Amino acid sequence: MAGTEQVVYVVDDDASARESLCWLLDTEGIATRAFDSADSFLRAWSGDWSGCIMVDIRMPGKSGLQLQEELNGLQNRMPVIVLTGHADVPIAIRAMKLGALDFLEKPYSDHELLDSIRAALELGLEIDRAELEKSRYAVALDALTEREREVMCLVVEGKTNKGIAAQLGISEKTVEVHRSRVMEKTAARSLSELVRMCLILKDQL
Amino acid sequence: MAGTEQVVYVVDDDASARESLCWLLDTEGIATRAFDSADSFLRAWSGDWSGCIMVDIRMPGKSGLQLQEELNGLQNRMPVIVLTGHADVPIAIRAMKLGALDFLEKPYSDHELLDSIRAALELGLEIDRAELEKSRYAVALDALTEREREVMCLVVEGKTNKGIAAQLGISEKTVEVHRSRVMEKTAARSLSELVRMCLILKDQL
DNA sequence: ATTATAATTAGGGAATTCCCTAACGCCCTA
DNA sequence: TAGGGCGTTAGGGAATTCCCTAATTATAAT
Repeated sequence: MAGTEQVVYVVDDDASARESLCWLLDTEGIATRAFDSADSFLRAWSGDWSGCIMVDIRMPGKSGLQLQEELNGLQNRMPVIVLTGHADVPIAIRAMKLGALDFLEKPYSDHELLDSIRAALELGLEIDRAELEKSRYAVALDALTEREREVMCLVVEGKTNKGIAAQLGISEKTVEVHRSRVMEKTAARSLSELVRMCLILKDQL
Repeated sequence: MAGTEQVVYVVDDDASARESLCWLLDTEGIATRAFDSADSFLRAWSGDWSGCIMVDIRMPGKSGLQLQEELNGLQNRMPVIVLTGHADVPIAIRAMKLGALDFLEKPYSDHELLDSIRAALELGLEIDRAELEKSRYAVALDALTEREREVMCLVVEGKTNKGIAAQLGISEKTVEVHRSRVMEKTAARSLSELVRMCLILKDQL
């Protein structure tokens, strides 16, 4: 996860391609980890990895595109760069529509490869930062009881304590208690911070 | 802008291709407007158009990719679908990186074309909705004086009136006045709505 | 059965916000 | 020179929020 070292994950069935790529990245001081198939990568894959993924399209077993599809279903956050020797337009388009950050045809120059990887790692950092913030908030929200969450939502919608009490059929005093618990548990130091928190997590609330 | 009818803008130098495409869309009840070059489209282009853009890559004068680049610089909000007869992978990748929603090679089936266009129009609607909201907020914020905007930002940061007064070196009463003017001018019915407004516009504040 | 957690209500007081009216000085424009 | 918009300050009162303590009930866990 964020804070962990970034790694370039290389998925390619061609050993020489893997090795030359890893060697290039090593000399640039970039950590690498290589896999000879989509499945071996998926078995090792963990949601808290940080970095980017370089994947070849043509591989025995699962193709690079299939790997992309599976990763998309796994909430993978690492940018994917697709590498290929023989590509046609439909495959390239599919790879891009599956969210590939870049698509490089062999032979590619070290320069464009490194440019692409650096961009991917930088993007990965940003994603990690956003994800870290999100998970912090999610943990905080997880500690809330149902009632507290309910009250929080109404507070964030701009309702007043009195209004919330009326809507929930409970006393205003009770609302006050829940509200203060919400602020305490979420560590939000102001209402605006709470609103921000809820907006960021609104899709998974 | 939003509320206006959606139109599919067809940019292609080939008259027969334009006509067949427009005819197909007409029979589907989709409004079209055709241009024979990127330049003629750009001259007519207006920021408040709604719909999507179908653009051929190979054209005399500006290419489809150049058109995409210019549109990106113009804050174009309409999704772009690229059509082409003879594409190679690098061009396809460039088009996708320039933000094309889809990339279709001729000959394409009416079915995939219509699917793509319907997706583009739907996406366009969502973008329009978001843009409408944004512009409403922007207008409201534009009506604020400097001081009011200043106070608003501090309010949104969660500062209390007393804190704001201290920070700005003015009286708490004055802060109250600015604050209420902010709520009045922005038509925000609650603090949380104001926070939401500022978050949506934070990049252009 | 005892403990723990959650939800509820209550009282009181300090701090804050909200809304009203009222006023003064400044700058710019008609 | 007479407005009009802007920033400023002020007083007062109602409403609200915030923070403290305290107690009751229900449900779940040990």
